[in-house]
Amino acid sequence: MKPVSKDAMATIADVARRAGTSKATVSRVLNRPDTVKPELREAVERAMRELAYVPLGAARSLATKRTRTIGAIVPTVDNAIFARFLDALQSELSEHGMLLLLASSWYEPERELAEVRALVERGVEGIALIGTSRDPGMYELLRARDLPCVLGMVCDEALPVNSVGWNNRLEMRKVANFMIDLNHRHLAMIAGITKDNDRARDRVIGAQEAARDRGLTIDPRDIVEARYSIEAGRAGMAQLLRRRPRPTAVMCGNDVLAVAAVLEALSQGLQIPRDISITGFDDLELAANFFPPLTTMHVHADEIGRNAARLLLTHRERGGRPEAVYLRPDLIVRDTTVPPR
Amino acid sequence: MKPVSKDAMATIADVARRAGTSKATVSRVLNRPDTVKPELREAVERAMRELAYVPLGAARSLATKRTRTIGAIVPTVDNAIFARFLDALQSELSEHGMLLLLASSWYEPERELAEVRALVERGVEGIALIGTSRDPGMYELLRARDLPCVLGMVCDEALPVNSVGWNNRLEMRKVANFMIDLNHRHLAMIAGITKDNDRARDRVIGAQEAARDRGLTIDPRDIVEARYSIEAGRAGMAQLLRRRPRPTAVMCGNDVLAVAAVLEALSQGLQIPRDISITGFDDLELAANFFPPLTTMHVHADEIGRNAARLLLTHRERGGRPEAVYLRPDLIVRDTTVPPR
DNA sequence: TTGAAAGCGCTAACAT
DNA sequence: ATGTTAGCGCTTTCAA
Repeated sequence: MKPVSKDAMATIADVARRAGTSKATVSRVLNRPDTVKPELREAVERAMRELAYVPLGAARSLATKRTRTIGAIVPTVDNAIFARFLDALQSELSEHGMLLLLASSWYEPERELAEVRALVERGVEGIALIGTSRDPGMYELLRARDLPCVLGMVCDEALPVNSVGWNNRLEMRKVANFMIDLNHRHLAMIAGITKDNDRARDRVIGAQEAARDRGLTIDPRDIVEARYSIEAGRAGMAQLLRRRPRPTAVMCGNDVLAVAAVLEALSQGLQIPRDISITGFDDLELAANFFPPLTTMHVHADEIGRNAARLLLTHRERGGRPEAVYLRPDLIVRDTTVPPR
Repeated sequence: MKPVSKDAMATIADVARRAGTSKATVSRVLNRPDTVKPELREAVERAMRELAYVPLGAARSLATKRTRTIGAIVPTVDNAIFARFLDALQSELSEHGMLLLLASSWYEPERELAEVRALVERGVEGIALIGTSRDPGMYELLRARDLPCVLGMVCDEALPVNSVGWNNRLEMRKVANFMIDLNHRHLAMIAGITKDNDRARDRVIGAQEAARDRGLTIDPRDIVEARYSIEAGRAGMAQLLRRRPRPTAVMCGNDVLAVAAVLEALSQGLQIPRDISITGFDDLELAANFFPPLTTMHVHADEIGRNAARLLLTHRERGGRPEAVYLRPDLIVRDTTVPPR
């Protein structure tokens, strides 16, 4: 089979001619094969094969007003939690014959908006985003186009769009309460960068609330922000370790930061959890298998991806009413948390 | 702005009417604004704004025969090295106004083929894949449609399509030679699953070749295969640690496995590198910041992503001749490798 | 610089 | 069960 010049590709008309039938019938064997008499259908299928015919998506979309495409924008693919979300989302969509158009926001709302526009122009039939940090005008834009939207990693009834995840503030309160129940009084935190990141911000607020409710306060100097990288996490931990007195418990914004905190502590000759307790968030595969295994909040990232797909695909049948699906994270207590000495 | 029923969306004709001009002119302000007299153009732009007009991608594609979309299929997004590749690929495409259609193969050639078909039907203008493990018929299929294709993480002039990466066999030889130079004689390996994975297989072969060239052999019992997960890697390491005599050097198929190997060794009370030397492959961010820091092969994953985009976008200008871009990995010697005791 | 009109390849009434 | 035909919304000659 020789390379075919783009504009010489077989069309439905070519197939029809070759099979000695009409375009309509060819279209039928493509879309509802059962409505075509077997022998004719086979003739058409043979013609398709011989011509290496592939229907043109654009023409199909134009005629049906469907693109069978969903868009997703994550802060970055290079974060295991978003990667799992995407894998699940894409798998689920694939099973429904939908394709995934992917973009990254790099934690910048303007960039996210630009990518959303690009996706809308390509006619995506739904959009998956992460969290809530964005201009609310975005929802208006999507509503104006009547586009289903789902936010992952958050859950809030008050949102004008679907959400699937949890309440970061509340879940982080649980983590902090756990530390306090363990008798820790000097709490510290390595948070993600809170600017333009609702999840990171809500986790800080949750920790502070829990502390306050128990008559404690977290010294602002005991809260450092770090990019979600091992390197930044280690630097943040190093900073906390310089504090005097030293915090006895460090709650991290996610597992990457927690792993970094442990590594930094170990490399400074400290023992974990003896010298300091550490928690993560997400429960990446590494957390369970780390040494020592990490106490962390398990979030059901793939469930979230699957639910996001489902919400997008069923949005209209559900009358366009946004749903808030709560997938309760579970605090997994492992070996990085003990009472302070 | 109230939700608009899908079929009530403004078209180019609506805009033309409202601006008191023709569809052709509206199309011009969309595509070559400079060819339209300023006042008319502004009138058109105002009309577009007032109608919240967004051009319909499908109609555009049908008329221009361009979708401005590239497809990519990776084994799984949930592997940091592919995630980085995708982030870079997508960023680069985005800068050229192209969108990324993403799918996963889950290391299954049949699944990859199915996804490629889906992508082709959507009219992608190019496809990025990982490695070479697939039915060569796939290349024929792409050639028949005259679709640019690039393979990431491999580099081979003999391939009928573009490739950007390195030669896994050769690079793994370097790793093995490094171990041998260190005086290790009892080499072992935790490889990725080699079935349907050329990179994993080539790395095993490379290690074996290097050993043979130096008068050594790697006992088959010293080569275990493991999924690219911490858990599987730890199990693989546990198995190697049961061998008597114990290997003094363990080369891992990637960093995930290497980190797992270190964790397993540590959890068994061994010291790394004193008791056993370990190498990884990829140089994930974790490798450099691990404790102890990991000796590994640094691969330029984001360079690969960017180059893949470039190769796809310039394929035709280059006359459709496949290019093999070699991005030499660098062996980064850190603290997990010392001479045997 | 602008407009009229002919497609692009497919689907979906509608008719047979 | 099959065929005819009129669009879908845009771009692109070609004329004016």
